[in-house]
Amino acid sequence: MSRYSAAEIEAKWQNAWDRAGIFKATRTADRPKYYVLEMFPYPSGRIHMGHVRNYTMGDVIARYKIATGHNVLHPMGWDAFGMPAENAAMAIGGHPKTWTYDNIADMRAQMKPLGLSIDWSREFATCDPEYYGQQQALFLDMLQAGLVYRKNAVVNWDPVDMTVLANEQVIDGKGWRSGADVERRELTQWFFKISDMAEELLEALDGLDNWPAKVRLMQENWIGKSRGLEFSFERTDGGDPITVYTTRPDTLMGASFVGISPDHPIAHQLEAQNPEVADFVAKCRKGATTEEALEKAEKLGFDTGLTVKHPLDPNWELPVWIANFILMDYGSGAIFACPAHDQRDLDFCRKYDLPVIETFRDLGARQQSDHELSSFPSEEFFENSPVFTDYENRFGDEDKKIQKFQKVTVTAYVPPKTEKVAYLSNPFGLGTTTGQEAVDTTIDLAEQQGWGKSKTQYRLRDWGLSRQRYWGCPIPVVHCDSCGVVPEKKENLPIRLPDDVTFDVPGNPLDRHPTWRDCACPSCGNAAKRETDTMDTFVDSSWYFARFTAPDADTPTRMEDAEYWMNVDQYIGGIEHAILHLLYSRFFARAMQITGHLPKKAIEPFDALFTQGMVTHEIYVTRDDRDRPVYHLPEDIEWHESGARLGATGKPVTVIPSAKMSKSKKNVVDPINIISAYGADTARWFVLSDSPPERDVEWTASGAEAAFKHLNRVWSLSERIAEMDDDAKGDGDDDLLRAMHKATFDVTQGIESFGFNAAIAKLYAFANTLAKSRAGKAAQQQAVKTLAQLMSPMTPHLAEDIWARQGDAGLVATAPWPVADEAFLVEDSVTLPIQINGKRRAEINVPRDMTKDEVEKSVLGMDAVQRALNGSAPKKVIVVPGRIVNVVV
RNA sequence: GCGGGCGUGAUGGAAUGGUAGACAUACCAGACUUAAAAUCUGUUGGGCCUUGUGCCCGUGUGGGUUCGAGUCCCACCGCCCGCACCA
Repeated sequence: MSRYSAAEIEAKWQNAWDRAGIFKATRTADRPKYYVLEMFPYPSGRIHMGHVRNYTMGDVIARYKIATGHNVLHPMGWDAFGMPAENAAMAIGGHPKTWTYDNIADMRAQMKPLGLSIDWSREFATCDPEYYGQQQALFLDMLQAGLVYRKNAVVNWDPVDMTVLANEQVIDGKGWRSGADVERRELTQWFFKISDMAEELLEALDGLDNWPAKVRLMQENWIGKSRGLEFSFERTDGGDPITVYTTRPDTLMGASFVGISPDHPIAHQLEAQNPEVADFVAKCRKGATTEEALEKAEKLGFDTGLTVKHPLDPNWELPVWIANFILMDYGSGAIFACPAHDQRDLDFCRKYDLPVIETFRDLGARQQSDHELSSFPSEEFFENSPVFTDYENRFGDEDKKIQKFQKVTVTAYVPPKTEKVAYLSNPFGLGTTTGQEAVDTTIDLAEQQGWGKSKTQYRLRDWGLSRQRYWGCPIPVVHCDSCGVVPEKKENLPIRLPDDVTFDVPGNPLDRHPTWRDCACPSCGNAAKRETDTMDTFVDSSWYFARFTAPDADTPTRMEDAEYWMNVDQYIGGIEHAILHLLYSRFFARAMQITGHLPKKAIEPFDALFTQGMVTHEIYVTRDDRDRPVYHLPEDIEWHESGARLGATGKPVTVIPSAKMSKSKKNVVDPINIISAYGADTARWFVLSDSPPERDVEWTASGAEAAFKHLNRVWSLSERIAEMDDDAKGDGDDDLLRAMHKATFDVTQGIESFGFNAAIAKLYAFANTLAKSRAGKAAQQQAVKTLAQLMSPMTPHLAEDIWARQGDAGLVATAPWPVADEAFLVEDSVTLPIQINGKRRAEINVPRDMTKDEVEKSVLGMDAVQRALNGSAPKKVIVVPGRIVNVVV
C-alpha cells in the first residue's frame, strides 16, 4: 500500500487539468454561465493565508458550478498600480515597473500550487498598457458624458507621500498608508460626479438581496441621505443673507446663534478686513487637521459682531459666530445652533456663554433638570414676543420663572425622532408629537409661508481621482494655452507612462520629466502640456470585473461578452472594501452603461457578495533589556509543560490571543511552508474547516496537522477499498448508501449556502461512517467515489487521485455533481424523541408513514409515559410527524 | 455619541421554534511497540443517588410568548465591528 504524497499528486493533477484546458471559460449556448470572482490581489510579492482562504472559497464555488453544468468564468488579475512600488523604488532603487512585474511573477508562482480553477488565459495587471489604455478610453467617454469634471478644491495633502488623499483615505487625520498628519491644500483636481448618483446608488441597495445587510447599511450611511429645510437669515447690516440647512427646523425657536464655517465666504470676507478673524481662521485650519486627535472635542468660536434676524420674529436678533466644527462642504456651510437639543451646540454655548432655549420636553417629566433651559435671549424679547405666549398658557408663570434662573445644563436633550415629545411655545402649532412629524410639519409651513424650502442632502461627495504620483494610470488630457483642457484623441491611447524616470527627489517624476510632459495640443497642434496627475488606484479596480469578460478587446469591453458573462454571480472579498471599492464599482457600472460599455442589466455588477473573515494566529512575544516587545515567528516557538518557550534559547514566551496575521507582529504562517509540508489540499481543507467563512479563522498548528491526518485517512481508506476483492460481499450496503445520499444532500446544501465548515463536518462524519462500514466492495467503492466527488471542490487533487484509483478514466473536476436520491434520504422507520412537558423522557421507533393517531396511541402505551401520567389522562399530546412527540400532563 | 453584530463545554464551533453540544481540537484511558512517535479504539457539560431506557441543573443575566426557546419578544450586562463635529 502506497502512501499519500501530496507533492506528487498535486503536480500530477494540476498538469492534467492544464492539458485538458477545463478551466478555460467558454461561451456555449447549451449551458448556463456562472461568473465567480474573488477580489484581485495587490502584488506585494508574497501570498498570505488570507489569500489562500479567499481564493479557496471562490474555488469551491467555481468547481462546484463546473460540476453542476455551468460555463464558469473564474479569472485572476493584479491590482498593480499604487504607491508601494514607488516606495520600493525610492527605498531600494530600481523601477516600479520591474518591481511590480517581478512581484506578479513571484505571486503567480506561489498561487499556482494551490490548484485553483482559474482561467489564467484572462490574466492581466492594471499596469498593463493594454488595460490602462482602455481605462483612459473609458475616462474620455465619461468626460464627454459629463461624468468627470475639474474643480478647485481643498484637498487632503499627505506631506510624506506627497500626494492628495480622498476623504476616506484619511483615517483619524492621518494618511491611510503613510500615517502622516494630513494637511489642507487648494488644488485643481479631477472629480467623478458620483454625488449625482447618490439617490440611485442608495435606492438600488434595496435590490441587492444577496449582499450582506451590514455592507448595504454601511453604504447607506456613507451616502448619508437627509431631508431638511433650507432658509436664509437676513443680516441686520444689510449684507448678503446667510443660508443655512437644518434637519431639525422644529427647533428653530430654540435658536441661539448662527454659525458659519471658517471656510464660509463671509468668513473669507471678514478675514481680509480683520486680522483677528484671519488669526482665528488660520487656527481652525490647523486644528481641523493636524491637531485633530488632541483637540477633537474642543469647540472654537469667534464672534463676528454681525447679527441676523430670526425669520419668525423680526425683533429677535441672533449673533453670528465662526465655529470650527462647521464643515464648509456639507449643507451650505452655515447653521443655526439649537443648544438645548444638540450636544455640539450646547458644548459651544456653554463655553461662550450663549443662551440655551428649550423647544420641547420629555412627555414623562415636564421639568427635567438636565435639560432645562438656562436663559432667554432677552427679558424684553420674552415679554414682547408673541411666539412665547403659548408657552405661558401651557405651563404657567411658575415655569417661566424657573427658566430665568441661569441653570446650566450639561447634556442636550436629543430624543430619537420617532419619540413623542411635548413642544413648548412655538409658532408652528405643534403640540405633543414626534420629532419626525414636527420636522415635516415645519418644512411644509415654511414652504407655504415662503421663507424656506425642503432640501434633500447627501453626505456622499464627489470622488476626487487626481493623484500626484507616477505609478498610476495617466489622465489622458492636455493643457493648451489657447484651447484650455483638451481630451487626448482616442487613437493616441494608451498614453503610456515613460520608463525613464527617477525617484531620488520626492514628488511626481512626471512633473519634471524632460519630454513626456511637453506635447502637441490634440486640438490646435500647438505646444501644450500633458496632465501629469495620474488616477487613484480605486479607478483601476472599479471596472476590472468587466474587463475580465473580454480582456483582449480593443475597446474597454466587448458588448457580446459582457452581455453573456455579466453579472458577477458571486463576488468574494474582505469586508474592508465594503464602502469604497464596492461603491465606486457600482458607480462605474452605471457610468459604463451610460457610455455604452456595459449592458443595462450590469448596472448592479455583483449579484451576490460574500465577505469572508480573516485568518488569525496567536502572537508570541518576549521583552528585550529595555522592556520593549520582541515578536517571534510561530515556527520559532516550542511548547513545554511550563508553557511556550523560544526554541533557540529556551526563554519563556508570552502568548497573546489571536489577531490578524501581520508581518509586524510576526504571527504569520507562510502558505508556501504549509504547502511544502502538507500539500495544498491540507491548507485548503483547513482554512475552510474550522470556522464559518464570514468569521475569522484561527490558524493552529494542531488544526493543520489534523487536516493533514484526515486527508491521509481518506487516502488510505480509498487504497483499502481499491484492494478489496472485486466480488467481496458484506453487511449493511444499504446503510452505507443511505449515509452516502445523506452526505451528498448535506454537503451540497452546505456549499450552496456558504456553509463550508458545516459541509466539511458532514464529510468528516461520512468518512468515519465509511471507514467503519463492513459493506461489500461495490457499495464501498461507490461511497468512496462519492466522498471524493463531494470533497473535490475543497481538496481537488486528492479527489482526482481517489477517482482514478477507483478506476474512473475521466476527471472528477468535470464529472457531474452527485444528486442525492430522495428514496435513500427517508428511512423506513424513524426514532421519535418523546417529551413529557417539553423534557425528553424516552424515544420510540415507529414506521415512517405511521399516522399521527397511531403514533399517539403507541406513545401513550409506553411504560415511561404511563408512569408520568400516573393514571390520569394527558392534557394534550402534540405529534410532529417525523420529528417529536410531546405529552402534556 | 450613532448604527450593526455577537455571547453555547477546556478550545474552534453544530443545531428549518422540536433529542443542545454535530464535526474537530485538547485532555484522559486502552490496543500495538522493548520504548516513543505514528496508527487504531474508547471516554469526556455539571451535579445527585437508588448505577437506571434514572433524576436535577445547564446556551451571558432577568423576565415574557409557546405544548416546546440557544433560536422569537422586552430589559439589562459584557465583548467585537463600522461610522462620526454631516447641522
